[in-house]
Parts: sequence; C-alpha cells; structure tokens
Amino acid sequence: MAKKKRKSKKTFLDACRRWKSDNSNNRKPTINDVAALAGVSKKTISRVINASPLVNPSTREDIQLIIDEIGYRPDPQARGLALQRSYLIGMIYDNPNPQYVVNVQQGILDGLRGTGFELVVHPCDRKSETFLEDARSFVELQKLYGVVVTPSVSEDERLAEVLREVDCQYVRIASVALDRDERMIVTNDRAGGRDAGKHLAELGHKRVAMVTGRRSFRSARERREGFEEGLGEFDIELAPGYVAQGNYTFESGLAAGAELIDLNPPPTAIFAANDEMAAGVVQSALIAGINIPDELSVVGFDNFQTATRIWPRLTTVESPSRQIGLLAARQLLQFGHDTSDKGLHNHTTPKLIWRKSSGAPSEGSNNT
Amino acid sequence: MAKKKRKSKKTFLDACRRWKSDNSNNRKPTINDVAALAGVSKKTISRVINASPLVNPSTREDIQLIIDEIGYRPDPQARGLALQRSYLIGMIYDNPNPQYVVNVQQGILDGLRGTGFELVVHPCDRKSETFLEDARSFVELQKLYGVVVTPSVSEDERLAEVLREVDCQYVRIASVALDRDERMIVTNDRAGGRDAGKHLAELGHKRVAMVTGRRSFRSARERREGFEEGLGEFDIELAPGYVAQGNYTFESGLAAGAELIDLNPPPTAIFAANDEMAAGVVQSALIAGINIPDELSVVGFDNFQTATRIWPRLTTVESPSRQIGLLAARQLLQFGHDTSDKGLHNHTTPKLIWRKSSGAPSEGSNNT
DNA sequence: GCGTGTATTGACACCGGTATCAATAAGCGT
DNA sequence: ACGCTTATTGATACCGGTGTCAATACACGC
Repeated sequence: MAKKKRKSKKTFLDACRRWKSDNSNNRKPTINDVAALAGVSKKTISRVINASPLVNPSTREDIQLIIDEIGYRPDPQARGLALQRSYLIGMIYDNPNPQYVVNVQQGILDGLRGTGFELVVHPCDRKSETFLEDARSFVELQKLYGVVVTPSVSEDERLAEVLREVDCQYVRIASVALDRDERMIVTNDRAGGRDAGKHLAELGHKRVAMVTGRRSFRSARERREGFEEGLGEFDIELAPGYVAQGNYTFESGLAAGAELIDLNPPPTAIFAANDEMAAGVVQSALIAGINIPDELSVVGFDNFQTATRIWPRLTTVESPSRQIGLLAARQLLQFGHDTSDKGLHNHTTPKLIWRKSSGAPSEGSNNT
Repeated sequence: MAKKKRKSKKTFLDACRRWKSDNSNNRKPTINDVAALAGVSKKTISRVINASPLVNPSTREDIQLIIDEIGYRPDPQARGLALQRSYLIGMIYDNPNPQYVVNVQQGILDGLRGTGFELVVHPCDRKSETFLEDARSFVELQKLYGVVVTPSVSEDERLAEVLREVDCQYVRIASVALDRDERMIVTNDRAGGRDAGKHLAELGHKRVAMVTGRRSFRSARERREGFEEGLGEFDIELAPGYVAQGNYTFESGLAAGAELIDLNPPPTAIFAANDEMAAGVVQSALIAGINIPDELSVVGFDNFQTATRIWPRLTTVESPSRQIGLLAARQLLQFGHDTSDKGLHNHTTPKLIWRKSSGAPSEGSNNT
C-alpha cells in the first residue's frame, strides 16, 4: 500500500543522525534543513507545521518524524515577517496597584502557556502628551497579535479607536460592557458593590458611609452605585454627607477615614471602593482609638494581599483578577479561529469575603 | 558648495507629500519607500538608520528629512531576522511576591523607555521538569537581545549555563556576586541584615530573635548572617533557640511569630527576613495581646506596601528594587557598546527605614 | 480511450531589513 | 596627466518563513 519510492522510517532517521553530526556549529535547524532531509520543498514543510490538510498523510508522517528528531521549531520572526504579524501578546495598563497588575499578567500567562505566544508588558500614562502615539507605535511596530487592556486605560475610547485603526485584536477588561462582548471581559463591579451594601445592611447598619474613587473611573462609579443599590434593597440610604472622595490610594483612604470618623454622628460602617483605601480607613480608626469591628465596620474591594495583612483582616469583595487575565488571553487566541465556541465566558462576578473587619453595630450606636 | 545634482530640500518634501497622498491603503512606509523617494539604494538608508559613518553628510541629511517626513520606522522583525536577534528583553523570575516583580519590571521598563526595546515577562518554576528546556526555548526562539534574571532563579547555575550556551546576554540580580560583575546586580542583603541587627542592638535589645527564610535561598542566608554580624558588633548573640524557620510567606511568619512569642523568656525584638513574615509576626503579636513596640520590636526586610499598611507601621530594610531593575536594563543595553563607561553601578545598598514597630525595650524586660 | 476533477507538490517571488564586495567618484602626490 | 587612496554608493544574495499559481499524478464517468 505504500506509495512508490517511499523511503523507510529508518532511512530518515539515519539521515537525521548524519545531519546532526555534520552540523558543526550547532545551528538551530531551519525549514530548509528539514526540507532537504525529507527530500521535499520547503512549502510542504510549511504546510505540515501549519497543519494544512493539503498534505498526503504519509508525507506528513515522514516530515513530522524528521521535525521531532532534529528538534526543528519554526522561527517566529521569519514567520512574523512573512505574515506581517508577531506571536506576541501585549498588555497595556495604567493601574498602579502591583497586585492587580501581577494577577492579570499571571492570568494572561496561564492562558498563553504552551501556545508559543509571549507576553509583552506595556505600562502607559494617559496623561502623557504622547500616550496615543506611544501605544500605536508599540502595537504597530511589534505587529502584536493582540493586546489586553486593563482599567482604567481600558475605558479610553481613543485607545480603542487606535487599536481598531491599526487593525489589532484587543480585549478590554472593564467593569461594564463598553464594546461588543467578544472584545470585553466585564467584571461587574456593580454586583460587587451591591453585595457590600447588602452585607452591611444585613448586619444591621443604618448609618453607612463610603469612600469612593475618582468619578472619572468607571469602576468607582459602578462600585458606588452598586453599593447604593444594595443598601436600597433594605431601604437604607447613603447620605451625601457620608460620602468621602478618595483616589484609590492608601493615603486618600487614611484622610477619608479620619474625615468620616469625625462626623457627628459617626457612621457605624464604611465601605471603601478598594482595599488600599479600606486599609487607610482601618488605620485611621486605629489612630483614633476606634475599635473595629465593634464600633466601626469596614469593607473593602479587591481582596489583595493587604486585606489579610492588616488587623483585623478585611472583609472585602474579591474580583477574580487572575481568572480575568486568563479569559482575556483565551479570547484573544480565539479570534480568527472558529467562532463556533461562543461559550466563552466573558463576564465574571465578584464575591464577598466576610472576615473580621465587619460585624453588627454595637448596641445603641444606631439610634438614627 | 552643494554637490552637483543635489536636489533641494523642497523637492524631497514635495515627493513625500505626493507619496503620502498616493499611499491609498495607508501602508506603513518601508525602507524601499524611503530609498525610492531619496533616489538611493536601500543599503544607504540602512546605513543612515544605523548611524553608520560611511554616509555623506548631505546624503544623510536628505534621507533623514524624508524619514521624518513620512514617519518611517524600521521593522524590528525584519531587522531581527537579518541580524538573528530580536529587540526584546526578557525577564525570568520565580519570586512569588507581586510587589517585587512589579518593582523590578518597572525598573527595567524605565531603562528601556525610548530605546525601542520591549520587555517580555517569563515566570518559571524551578521545580518543573522542563524548567531548563522552557527557558532555553524561550530565549532561543525569541532570539532575545538579553534577559534579566531575578532571585531566586538567578542563583541557579544551570540556567546561567544555558544562557551562556545559547549565547544570550544576561544580567543576574542576586544578594552576592555569583558571576563576573558586569553580569550582576548585587543587592548586598548582608549589609541590610547588618543594619537591622545594629538598629536593634542600638535600641538596647539583648534578647533578640529572628525568622529566617529557606536556607536554600542565598538572600535568606545573607540576611541572617548580616544580622548576626550587626548584633555581634554590640556583642550580642543570636541564640539558636531564638531562630525560627520560615519560608518568606505571611503564614510562615504568623506561625514563627507565635512560636517565638511563646518562648520563655520571650525575645524583646524579632527580625524577620522579609516584610511578609514580619507582617505575620506583627499579627501574631496582636493576636497574643502583645503590644508593639512596647513589649516587642519587629523589623522586616523589603519595604513593600505591606510595611506601611499594617499598624504599627513596620521598621524595615529597603532594597531599591526598582532601581535595581533599571540598572539591570542599562547593563544589558550597554553590552556590545563601548566598554568605556565602566562607571555603571552594579552594586546597590539597602537602607533601614525606622518606623513605629521598633523601639527601646521596656524597663526590666531585658534582665538577661 | 478521453475529458475532467481532485489530491498533492513545488518553483518562485516576497516580507523588510542586513552583509559582502565590487563599482564609481573624488582627492592627492609627483 | 597618471596612478593610488579614500569616500561613497549600489547590486545582489540572504535571513527563514509564507502566498500564488502552475504542474503532475491519479481516479472517475462515459
């Protein structure tokens, strides 16, 4: 049944061995080496490594044998040059929180493992004059296969526009859908805020305060609105006087905490829009000699390391940032392939983790 | 004085304008476009972009004009293919602490800014069977220009050997010199440990304990030995019974702290080999109802975020990790260029930051 | 036996740069 | 004016893949 002239497996292996010993300078094998050994044209090798169906199965087998034997791996640069794209995924971010950045990176790397793609990280500064040009030239010069963009740059429509212009696949991570769903991983921060609100309401808090993030950040708005919704389900209102403005930094949380504690009457619970600010609130309470959770409950958002390092450990809302990175990577690799598997999740839901910084308000403190 | 036939600046600009309007599909300009516009061969363009001295100044000027006008930028992939290397820097790491990873990344990125190089991140697992092959294929396939390796993989000689084999420039970050100095950024953790020891001794502590990291980590040994040296300068000894074994995690610090506190007599000061463990020690003291710093001083190492999030804020030894990343990147880019500027610092020194978790021992507690 | 369709393969140009080496022009001493 | 340097430039191959399209072999229907 063998095609005429088909050489035996052994013949190929011998040839490979000979090649290996001849290969004095120990060069990496190229497609030409494989082609020569197999006695076919390089185009056929190209077909094999690209899993093209247009190859005779027995030919494919022979070639695969040789590839495995001499350890040939196609050169991404050469391939990229011909194809006009690279095997690199970019991550564009401006979130200053190291934990967040690393989590998402890890998730992306999880998704990239074994695919031959590599991750190029690219922080940016939206306030810079050259922000858009920088991003464009990064993506264009590297001919990135795709990029994932995290909050808050992900909310920047100009960047999204640029990415579309240079025809680069992208996935944006954000708290709400800004784009066609296939281009987004949405984290639903509103639901997280709602959980925080319900949690405090269920514990019996009535005088509730909040430290918000910058209004220009979508996540900050979502978390706040969600929080109000959660409280609203229990007919509790977030009074305007009980809202302090922060900017997601520890220091701003410290200041906001001091401010809220000073109110008369003081709140019995404070929800901070992220853990950093929550840690600031906790520290300001400690400084003021206020006991947590007896006199004041504090709830954060993120569940980063800090949440368990401070005392009491922080009740917080966890958003699965590593998982999010993973989904983003999968999404990106999915593009261009079959669109059949639409079952990709691109929504994630945060989840409240109840630790020791929140509890029922003490007797009498809630005499509204 | 103008060379014969030299076209005027305006002529070139006109040609460029014409080119831009002709360029229907808005392609990125290539070296061929520039060559055509300048009326010279692509090799000459190549010389200009590579700052070769073998170009007539006036020719160079003309070409530069055109390059700027149409916004030509050489394609890194094509260049890389021809040169057999890429314009990518790799970072190979296995340190699980997000803060450290991000700091070093940032530092490297600082050093890469404006150079056209990009950073590819590559975590690894030394315990994996395929660790070395993974690393090799990463570096080899991507033809990395260079890599920076952080602790503790940086201590792995097998990896260094692989990097040399594939002829890839590398810089290792480690607590002591393991390599020729040009290939290292050394952090001198021993000096940091010494500072911690002297700090506690100067405060008057006599019964001093330590939480160490894994003995297999060089930094853990250095920090410990430095600490003992520092104490030694004041004739204080670190008694074997006062040493608890940790593994750089918060949880291990928590356990070690509980263990040390239970000793009789208990130590009046504990030095933990990193902030995570120090935070654990602090938390275990809080749980045991021990006041810091009155009854117990705690000193950490790293000065990561956690150090200021906990209460009292942690006295700790700061190693300039971002700066270290910057130096590593500079070093890498320096390779192959003039070796004249040997003035590159490749040693950094940690520095003690005295916060509120350490103070003089309380009266009578030191009746040795 | 012949036309036609299908499966498989290869020749060749091309992606956008760089290296080699030869070609040409200009400068200079005598 | 001539030979010899030196300065400047270009023709061409090459890096290691991919796309296009034509060529070949074979099966099938009639």
